[in-house]
Amino acid sequence: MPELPEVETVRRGLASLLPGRKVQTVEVLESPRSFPNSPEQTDQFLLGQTVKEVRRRAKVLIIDMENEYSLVVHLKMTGQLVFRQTSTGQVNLSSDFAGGHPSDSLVGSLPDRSTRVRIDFDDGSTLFFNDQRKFGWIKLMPTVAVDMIPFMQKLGPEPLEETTTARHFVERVRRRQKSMIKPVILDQQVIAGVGNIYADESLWAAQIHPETRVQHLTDEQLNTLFTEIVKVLALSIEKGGSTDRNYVNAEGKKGSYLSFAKVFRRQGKPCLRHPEQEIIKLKVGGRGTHICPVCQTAPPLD
DNA sequence: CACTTGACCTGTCCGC
DNA sequence: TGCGGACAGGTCAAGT
Repeated sequence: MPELPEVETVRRGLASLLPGRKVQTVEVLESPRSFPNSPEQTDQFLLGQTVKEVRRRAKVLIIDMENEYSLVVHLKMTGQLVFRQTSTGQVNLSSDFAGGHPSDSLVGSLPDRSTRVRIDFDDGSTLFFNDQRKFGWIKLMPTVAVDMIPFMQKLGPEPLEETTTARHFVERVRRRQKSMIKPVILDQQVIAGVGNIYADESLWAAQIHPETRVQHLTDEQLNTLFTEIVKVLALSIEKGGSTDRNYVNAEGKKGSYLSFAKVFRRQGKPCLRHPEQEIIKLKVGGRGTHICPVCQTAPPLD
């Protein structure tokens, strides 16, 4: 579920909540899928340790501990990391209402039936890992090992890093001349952090049909696409990410980006550039895809 | 190597 | 109301 803006929003929340807290107990309710480490490893390298820092790379969260071990977290489609001040997981009503309407919250009392891991701190607070579909995971490993994970090494550049330029993006996209552009920008080895929502949004903004083969796109079009990817991701972080069904931030609250989306989940609604034209939904590379057929004209067949 | 497809899970929604 | 099938924001392992 969560793409870069959602993971970054969770990271910011956890970064303000976790550092300095000491792990007291860890309970794994879905083993080994959700947390493959053995109880012995957990006891030896996690219990009693204090959180130092919360980082992100692509859609991966990294919780560094003072002992140079880290918890690496991938939320995949439906994962949630929700922090509660009390170990009973009761919603704190005053703080929960502070950010807006009560329905901003999607999770009630924790743990619930999709809780896979709980980490209790010695001050009585708890971090819950909830994941309906069990695709997500948390792995404990030495901090130095995180960057050595094969998929971490293969990740493309961070789109929001100042040092990442359109040239880097174009150079990587051009390795995939025969592919359709949408699956290419979803590939984490090309550019890190783009998922289905922001792929559709940025392709609409750049006025590129998602089935266009890379070889038919000009460098100028790819430059524009990179610019739009950056703008869309940055705007979504500002809005706290997108909540479709499952996504919540570290406080269990929804993001509001979807109400600003131009095409995603807007099939049947007017295109904001061509109000006479409805947004349509198609399938591209097996993924649901939303376009304006006027802005994003059909590409050559090959 | 480039590219596509199916598999991993559970829950929900939609049509019959 | 019940039931089967399609679908869901992400990767991976296999296949061609």
